[in-house]
This record gives sequence, C-alpha cells and structure tokens, in this order.
Amino acid sequence: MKVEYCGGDVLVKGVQCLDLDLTLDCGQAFRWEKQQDGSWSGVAKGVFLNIYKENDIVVLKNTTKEDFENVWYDYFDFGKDYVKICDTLKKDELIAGTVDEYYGIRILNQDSWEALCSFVISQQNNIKRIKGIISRLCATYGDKVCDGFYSFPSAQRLSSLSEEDFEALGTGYRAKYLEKLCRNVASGEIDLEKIKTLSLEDARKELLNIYGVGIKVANCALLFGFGFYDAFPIDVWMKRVMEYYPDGLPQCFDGIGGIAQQYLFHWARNNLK
DNA sequence: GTCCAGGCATGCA
DNA sequence: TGCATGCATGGA
Repeated sequence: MKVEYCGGDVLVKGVQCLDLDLTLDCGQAFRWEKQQDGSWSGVAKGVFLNIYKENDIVVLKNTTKEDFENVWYDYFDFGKDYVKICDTLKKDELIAGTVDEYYGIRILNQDSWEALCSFVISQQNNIKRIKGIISRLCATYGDKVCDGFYSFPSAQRLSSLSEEDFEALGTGYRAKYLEKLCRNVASGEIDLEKIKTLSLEDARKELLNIYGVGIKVANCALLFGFGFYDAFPIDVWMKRVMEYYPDGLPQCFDGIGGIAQQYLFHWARNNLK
C-alpha cells in the first residue's frame, strides 16, 4: 500500500480487500450517502469526505494529509491486513463462500460516542429508520460541515435536551435512554476513553451498566467504536446464523470474530427471511 | 390490518 | 437464572 498526495486529493494505491459499497452500507455505519457518480460522501469525527475506488486505488477527494493521517487512515482500517484476515476466516468452511461473495467488507473504526449513541437508537429498529433518525439528529443538533452534511453532535451538546426533544426526532421509546446517556457521558460519569483501555470483558461490563444498553448494543459499540475486533454482536439476523454453528464458533474466529460476524450478518440479511 | 426491525427494562417465578 | 411482556415507529 502506497499513499500519494495529489492536488488536494489523497490516493491510496495497492489497496486490497476493500469494497466501499459493502463496507459503507452494511449496517455498521449509518451516515454515508452514495452519490450519483458512485462515490460516497459522509462525515466522521467532524470531518467531511468524498471517497471512491478504482481498481486498487482509493481516492479521498479534497482532503489533507493531516486529515488522512489523523482520521481516515484509522477509520478505514488501512493498517490492517484484511487479505490475511479473510484467509484465516476461510479456514471455516461455512463462512468461506460468504467471504468470497462479499469480499471487501471492513470494520470501520468509528468515533466511540457516535457508535454508542447510534446503536442505542438501533435497537428493535430497522436500518432505514435508524438512518433517518440519526440524520435528523445531526441536522438538528450537529454543526454544519458543508452543504447538507453535519457533524454528529457531541454528548455535551445533547446533554441539555429533554426526553421530548429526542422523541421529536422519532426515537420512540429509546428517548429516555438517550436523554440519560447524553447526560452521563457529558458529565464524565461514563468515560468512553477509559473504556477503550480496558479488556473486552471489563469494557463490556462498563457498557452494560448504561441504561438502555444490553449485550447486543454493547457488542456493536465495542466492535464499531472501541476497537474490539473480537466483540460478536448477535441480533435477530445473527440468531438465525447461529443455528449453523450449534457447537459454537470455530477457532479461526478467535480475535477477529467481529469481522466474521459482519460477513455473516450481511449474508443473513440477503439470504435469510 | 398484521408483522417485523442490528433489544432492553421490568416483573415474576 | 430464565422467561414473558410492553415498548414507539414506519415500512413491508
């Protein structure tokens, strides 16, 4: 992999195992929008990006070396060898065909606050509606980053909202969870940075103490926002997948179960009813 | 109209 | 510890 800075764009050459369509629209992040030209636009960690891929070259438009190094390199997990990871996963015969079919799904390293907040909203909800709620949340309370794109509002910004304010966004019964969550993160009672430093088990324990966070939401937040690649979220789709693994997960998933999970989740949504 | 979605808190046994 | 139930909303 080679990085070139070219007229305001950043070119990452020799990128293997990255499919932007799959990665940005497989239910792990809710804020990327596909453009008419096939590229993707979105905001992460307060920074706007338009991105596309041609063959093995990823083009990050109108960005800077600083943003690439500080935000996007980690966000798109460029430092991880997904070819090797996929080869390891394919030692399990059941997942092998799925990895081939949806080759290029990566785990995005999202902001921990955005991930936690988003997956509290996600519970007992469908992806289309989750996107709508989060879009309204950002447009109403986030900062405008550029035309039509907003940052994800901080816990501090949201801590002054009432339960009714959250209900007005269409969050339904989750409004009371969000109201409390924002206050407790803003006050420091919940310390997301500290949770990142804990073991998976201890980090999960901390998240499970939060009102409105159960095992599924905790595992999603840990996988997508806290860098725990071994967190293995089981939702209604993954419950169906688990019937194929009556004896438990194969050993080759160890340490990268979350990545396996994302391939299986995507397969289930496309193939199981 | 009914069923379902990246579930959770609560009450009860 | 495990199970049943209520919960908001909108698309299928």
